Amino acid sequence: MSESQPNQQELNPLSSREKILEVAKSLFAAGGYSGVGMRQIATAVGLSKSSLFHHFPTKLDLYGEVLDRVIERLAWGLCGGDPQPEKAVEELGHWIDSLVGTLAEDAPAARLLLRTLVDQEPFPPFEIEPEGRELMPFEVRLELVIDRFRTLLERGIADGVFRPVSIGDTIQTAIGAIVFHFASGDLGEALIGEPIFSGTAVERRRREVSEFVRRGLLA
Amino acid sequence: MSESQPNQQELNPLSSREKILEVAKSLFAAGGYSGVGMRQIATAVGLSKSSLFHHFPTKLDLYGEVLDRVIERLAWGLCGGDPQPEKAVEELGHWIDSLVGTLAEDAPAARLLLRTLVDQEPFPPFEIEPEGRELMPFEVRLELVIDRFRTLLERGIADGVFRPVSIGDTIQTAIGAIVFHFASGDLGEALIGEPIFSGTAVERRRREVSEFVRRGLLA
DNA sequence: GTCTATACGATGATAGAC
DNA sequence: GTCTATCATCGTATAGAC
Repeated sequence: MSESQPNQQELNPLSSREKILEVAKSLFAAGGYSGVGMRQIATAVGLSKSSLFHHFPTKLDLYGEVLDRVIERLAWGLCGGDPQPEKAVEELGHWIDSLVGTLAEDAPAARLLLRTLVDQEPFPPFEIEPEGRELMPFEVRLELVIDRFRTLLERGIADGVFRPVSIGDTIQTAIGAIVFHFASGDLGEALIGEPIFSGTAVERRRREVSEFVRRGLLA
Repeated sequence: MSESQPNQQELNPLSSREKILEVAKSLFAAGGYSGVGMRQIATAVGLSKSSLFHHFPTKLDLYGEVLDRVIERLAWGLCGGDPQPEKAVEELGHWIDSLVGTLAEDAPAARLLLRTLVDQEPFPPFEIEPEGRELMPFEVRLELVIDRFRTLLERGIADGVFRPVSIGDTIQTAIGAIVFHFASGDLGEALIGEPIFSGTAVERRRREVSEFVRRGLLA
């Protein structure tokens, strides 16, 4: 209250910072880190290049924050509640619903996430021995999410409701099965015959991938 | 025979062209199209930048040929034989084995393929209405592969051995489940505890993903 | 906070010698 | 086929006026 502009966000519907982050997210999702220039982002958001550098000192800072917000939102949906000791098969259902829902609400998210997991650039992801290097915030969040999913699988297997699958391979399979679709853009649209982010397509996707993973995992 | 150098390839173990394509494949797989420069490729292959442009007039030509070779190899393994009217569940097994085998033999392939399906750059993939634009060779091959897989699913459903799944969604699920793992690099290694391209990891992957997809699909 | 102007390396690409 | 030299453009980033 003692500051001059404590609640500026409430006046401006979208601050410059927010606008930049939103535009940069879409562009980075489409073109990747090296495929998008600061000039391009500035033009798209209606600012000069230098104004961009005023809000984010380097391109890496901007990209990192874009990424962090996306991962944070995903992690919040997936790990928000306590790990209830309910039946593993139900918790699996909630997991998939949450992941599909979050990815469907934010179109660039899946592409950004897939890039983060696959690309060597700009952050070589998940060094086995991260000695020396400090983990990025989004890497910590990702590890948390993955650990929680691993626990879910282990518990399900121990309880006998899931097959004795390879945990690591199953996590990989699930990530690919769920995330790729929402990152596939025009290919996905060509395959399912309608925009992948339309209401009917999202609802069908949720049903299809839930049932597929459930059957693939059940004992 | 009347030409001066008809079989030059047999003398040189690897022609400059081949060396360039091999090096460019690895670099593009790691950094994407815009993440890798012609100078970088030239240095890595031991040539000058201009010599690169002698073999490939533009960067897009080089990238296109790299991509084409990868997709061709995948398509050859998947569609090489005739579509035998054997039982759909067996054909599905052969499909997955072939895809896993080919991706495992050529480490950069999965990353390149995933980029092709996801990236908007440099080729906006699979326009719904490709009017005006001519399809790239690799796009034609990809369509062929996908059509063949679609037919396999349709036949299996008609015969009652597969559940009545959504064809498009299931293709998406299968692509993601199979391809992502071999494109995940250090993340995958961290998850499964050994290099993803090691013999034991590949064999386990083949078993795991085969069983997962089979169970997900069976009636 | 936003702008113009600037710096400077790297980019894709070309011309021409050997 | 390979090279050096050169080009215009774009890349990220900075300085300073308003």
